[in-house]
Amino acid sequence: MTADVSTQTAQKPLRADAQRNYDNLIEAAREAFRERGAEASLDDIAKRAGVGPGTLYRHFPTRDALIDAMMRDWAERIDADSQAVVDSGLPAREALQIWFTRFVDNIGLYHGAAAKVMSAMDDPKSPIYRKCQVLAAANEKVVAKAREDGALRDGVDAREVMRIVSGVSTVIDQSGLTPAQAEPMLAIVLDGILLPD
Amino acid sequence: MTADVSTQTAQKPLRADAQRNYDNLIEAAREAFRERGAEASLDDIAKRAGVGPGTLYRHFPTRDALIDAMMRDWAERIDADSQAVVDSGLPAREALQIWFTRFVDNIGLYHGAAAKVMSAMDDPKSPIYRKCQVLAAANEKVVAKAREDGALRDGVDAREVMRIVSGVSTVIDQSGLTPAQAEPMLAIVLDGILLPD
DNA sequence: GAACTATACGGAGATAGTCTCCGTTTAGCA
DNA sequence: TGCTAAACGGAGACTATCTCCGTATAGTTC
Repeated sequence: MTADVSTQTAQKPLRADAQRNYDNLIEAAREAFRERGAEASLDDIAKRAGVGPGTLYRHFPTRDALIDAMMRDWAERIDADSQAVVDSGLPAREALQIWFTRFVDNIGLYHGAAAKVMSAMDDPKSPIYRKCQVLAAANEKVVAKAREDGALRDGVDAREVMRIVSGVSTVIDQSGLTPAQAEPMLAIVLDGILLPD
Repeated sequence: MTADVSTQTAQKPLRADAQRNYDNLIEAAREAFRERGAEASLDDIAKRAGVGPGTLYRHFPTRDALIDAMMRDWAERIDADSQAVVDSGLPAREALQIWFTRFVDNIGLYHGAAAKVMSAMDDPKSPIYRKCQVLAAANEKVVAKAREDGALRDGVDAREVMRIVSGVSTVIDQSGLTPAQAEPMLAIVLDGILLPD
């Protein structure tokens, strides 16, 4: 009766052992990435999951494919967060402020993820590209709302807003700062896109 | 009579062959990083320079040490650029705009450098840390000038400005955009730190 | 210009990570 | 119980990092 969210999505169903290994691999990857960052050894992840490297590479041909799978629920959370903000009816500044903060929090969940997301942003070949599109759509939604409210400066483009907030996320991630320390930078972005007064 | 800028700085002088190899290594590194980005193989750089890997590692114990040496003139250029902007007597917005653009250009000279600079920013152990301090000082100078001109919003901190512009640089570098494409993001930063009107 | 020595060289090889190939195992089915 | 498509796993090829130490030589001294 409980929904098995962490399970591989639809497609042709996997054999029971394959599904088990798939799930174990993702779990092991979560651990490894949390401990060691995005450069964690893939063979080591296989070992943690109790499978051979061959099995890992069959399921996930590249590091990015694994990261992509690991972030399956991530995209859903992003989407939910953006919707919540839009539905909140808060004034533009507060709404955007919350959205940006959530953006940085979410993207900072996995060390090194911010950089991955950024390079995937303009690269349709990357497995993470889809996730970026979800992120872009969510961001677009929130920005559009602010625009409807007449709160945005002329010429502010949602795509650029997304880029710069990703940049802030990367700074946080790479300099080893806490997500809370993004606040002053996000304040600059807010002032930069909102109309004065 | 010509100043040998590219030569190792003072310290105990190197033996002639050592100095030659040192210079060749840096030149080879420039080429390799330009072609292959910051992940270029170090052994390959040694090969290009016509020396063994041992020689490379004796001169530059880590990848960062090599990058640091490669960027020797970089810090000087940064400093010169900031001084030129301060001396130009341009209004704050134009001055900052030029400075930010130069910042992104300079930091984008070597693929992958933006990320390196960012992780070194808060890490005194990194060889690149000093360069970051030069960069920070240069930035501080330009921002301080704008503040004297009464052009800045309250609470704008030079350190945060530097961080966010580094973030923009990283976006450009990692997404494979051209430095010119930083302009919309820099516009946001400008509006975010300057007083309205 | 020969001899000496501190300085520097270079490359073989230890270590470690990525990724593949293919012989072996097993889940699911009849 | 037997069959077969699906999946496993680990040996090993490949590549990159980094070290160790026997060899070579720049610079000096007489």
